[in-house]
Amino acid sequence: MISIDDLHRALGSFRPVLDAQQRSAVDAAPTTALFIVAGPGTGKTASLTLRILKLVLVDGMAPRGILATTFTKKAAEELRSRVLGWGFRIIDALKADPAISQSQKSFIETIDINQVRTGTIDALCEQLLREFRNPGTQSPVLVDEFVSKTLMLREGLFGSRRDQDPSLDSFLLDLHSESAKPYNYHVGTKAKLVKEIWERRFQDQVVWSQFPTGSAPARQLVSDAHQSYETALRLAGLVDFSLLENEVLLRLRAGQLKDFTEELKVVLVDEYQDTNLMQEQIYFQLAAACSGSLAVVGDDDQSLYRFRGATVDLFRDFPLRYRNQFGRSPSTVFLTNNYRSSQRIVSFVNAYASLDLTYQAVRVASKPALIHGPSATAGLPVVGMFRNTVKELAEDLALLVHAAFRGLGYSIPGGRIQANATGGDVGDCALLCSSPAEFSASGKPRLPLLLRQELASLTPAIQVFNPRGEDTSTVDVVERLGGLLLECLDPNNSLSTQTSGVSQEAQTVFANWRQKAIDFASSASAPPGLVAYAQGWANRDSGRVGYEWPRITTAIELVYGLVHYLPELHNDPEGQVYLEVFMRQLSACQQLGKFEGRIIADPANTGLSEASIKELVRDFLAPIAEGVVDVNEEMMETFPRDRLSILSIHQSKGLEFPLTIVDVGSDFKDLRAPAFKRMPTAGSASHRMEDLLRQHSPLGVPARTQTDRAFDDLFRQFFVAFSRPQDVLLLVGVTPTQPGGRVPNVATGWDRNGVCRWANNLPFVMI
DNA sequence: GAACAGATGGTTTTT
DNA sequence: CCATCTGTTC
Repeated sequence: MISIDDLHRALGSFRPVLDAQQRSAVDAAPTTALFIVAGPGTGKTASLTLRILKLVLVDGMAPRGILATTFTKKAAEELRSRVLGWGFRIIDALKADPAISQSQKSFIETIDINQVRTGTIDALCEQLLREFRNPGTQSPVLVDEFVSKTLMLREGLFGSRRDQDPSLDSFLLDLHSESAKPYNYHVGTKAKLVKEIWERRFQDQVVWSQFPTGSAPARQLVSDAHQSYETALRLAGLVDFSLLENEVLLRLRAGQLKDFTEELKVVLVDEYQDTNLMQEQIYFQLAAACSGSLAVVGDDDQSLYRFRGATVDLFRDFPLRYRNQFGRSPSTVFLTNNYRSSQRIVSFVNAYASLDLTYQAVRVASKPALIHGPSATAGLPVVGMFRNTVKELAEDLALLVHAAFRGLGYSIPGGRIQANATGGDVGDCALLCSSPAEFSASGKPRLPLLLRQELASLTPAIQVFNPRGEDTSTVDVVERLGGLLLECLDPNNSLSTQTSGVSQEAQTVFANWRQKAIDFASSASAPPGLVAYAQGWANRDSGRVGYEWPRITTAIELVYGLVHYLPELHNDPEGQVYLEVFMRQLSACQQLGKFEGRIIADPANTGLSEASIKELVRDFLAPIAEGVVDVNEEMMETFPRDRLSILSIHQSKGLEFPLTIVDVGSDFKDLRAPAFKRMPTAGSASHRMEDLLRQHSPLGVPARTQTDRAFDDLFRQFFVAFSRPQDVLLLVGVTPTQPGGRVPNVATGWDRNGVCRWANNLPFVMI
């Protein structure tokens, strides 16, 4: 083992050493419980990483006794690569350090940093059930979101035609919208709501027997729907996220994961502000196995996942809750030195956090403000760009980005926005929005689309990177592959139009796909052999005398057969992402259907043959056409350097960009714009859901009103957005929603009492 | 400037 | 379904 000073010296060999606050988190004794409240840019991951390495190198803890979890896959990857990256560099530095003795060096030689367990809590639970399963049992398969949604619809709602029950209908409608407005309320919405109640049952650890069903027929139906859904999952050997975590919690409580817990020495949890009660209980169980060695890191101001059951109170009240469980208090460490942003941005962010008086009550008690780092520059002023229409906004924004990254810079009062001469590119710029979707629900173009078009029209053109916002179904390769699949499976277009449960929207997309595929196959650049291959499939004709077309083939064979003619699907990184969309949905279809992705060609039983095709149309292709299947971001390379990234504020959590553009209101041209996104008049579905279920949970009824919680959530969202930039923060929107404008908006300085605090005291310069 | 008719736009985030 | 906006008419 080495000394703590050796460790910090080794870190100093390749990056700045940690500050005093960070060191107090890192250096604490291994069994100390820690409550680390870390504002944005304060080196949260750095401290966590070095603490892990300290436990291994200084305290001699076995790497596999260390468990570090985070909330998102992205953060988990980030933590893992940091632990490995720093670990190897520190080990190298120590080996080269003459002050380290030979016996210490041979100790270091034995360390395998790779054995530290890192990952999301769901990944950990899945791993635990697989690695430590009871002899003779199968570990359950975690279902994909689409599969669980479809099962809730089919088993939960269509089963016993619960979807048609008027009492269930009105019960769910009350949850769906504030004054029971039926807008956008259909059977899919009902399934979603019933599933949300199901998830909250576990997340909030609801005592279901206390949920009053007897006198309330609608509640009984919800309960029945859950039962049918659960049965369907169990029969197929599947679990969803809630069942998975719950199963692990039950096994921990029953002492059935001893093989794992006996090895466990310390638990570290990142993003703890997004934890729910079930997860807290898992962590407490794990910590109990290692004498309470639990360190949690988070920031109450950055809790964004209430809709997924996150309860920020668990973080805020952690010292108390830990004490009640373990009989001692954790040490609280505040990380307040921001190493990300310029001085002006840090003061803007501080001012924003304290803008609304009522918000202060939900923050961690006596939380200090952020302090800019010792080498932070004053920086450029925060900038606001507001235009009369979204179109004008997109034009001017495109010109700004173009001037900053492809021209001579863009002048603003008090400075100039100019790409960093040493390797800056458009990838240093991101547009953060509440949603990156290119079209509104009613099909109107939104800022992400208009900006993409404006940037493309400039010279040289600038591309955007918006994998979540673009419509998957209109991507060239998706159209070709989708169309070819349809033409091969159902050449006469007779089955796909008759398949029940396929929306009109999907039918339109199908027609378009087919046309694109035909055009492609008949074009001069069509790959040789494609037409013959497709016709062989269409006619179910092997093309060889004496060889019959097999009675059973699989959709996978067909997809791979076609991919051969569309090489971009496996050669090109972006193509691979779209091929994965098809493969993932095909596997969902296999889990859901009777035919499990098989294609029957039986002349004696055309009914069966047709049914096998219809299943593929409904569960494999229609969801892709409807845009229900999202691309998998894990497959994406990191943000391309030469494109402007467009992402949701949620996705931006934990990231930083030299130039950050925050869309504070490109959708809000008048008072009809949705209030829940700018100035809530009531709670939304997740707040109503909390009130419905938490009264039967150990959490109890939330202390604040639904409307207050809706405001709190919005302030947190913009707090996250405003704290992403390193050098320049640019707020954009349409004129009516600028500070003091006609459309009130918490992102432009209104507090929840309807007073715009920025109206006469603009904290940014207008351009 | 009031009164009326017709148009408009409407839940986001994800393991 | 319904609140709000826009345009027209007096």
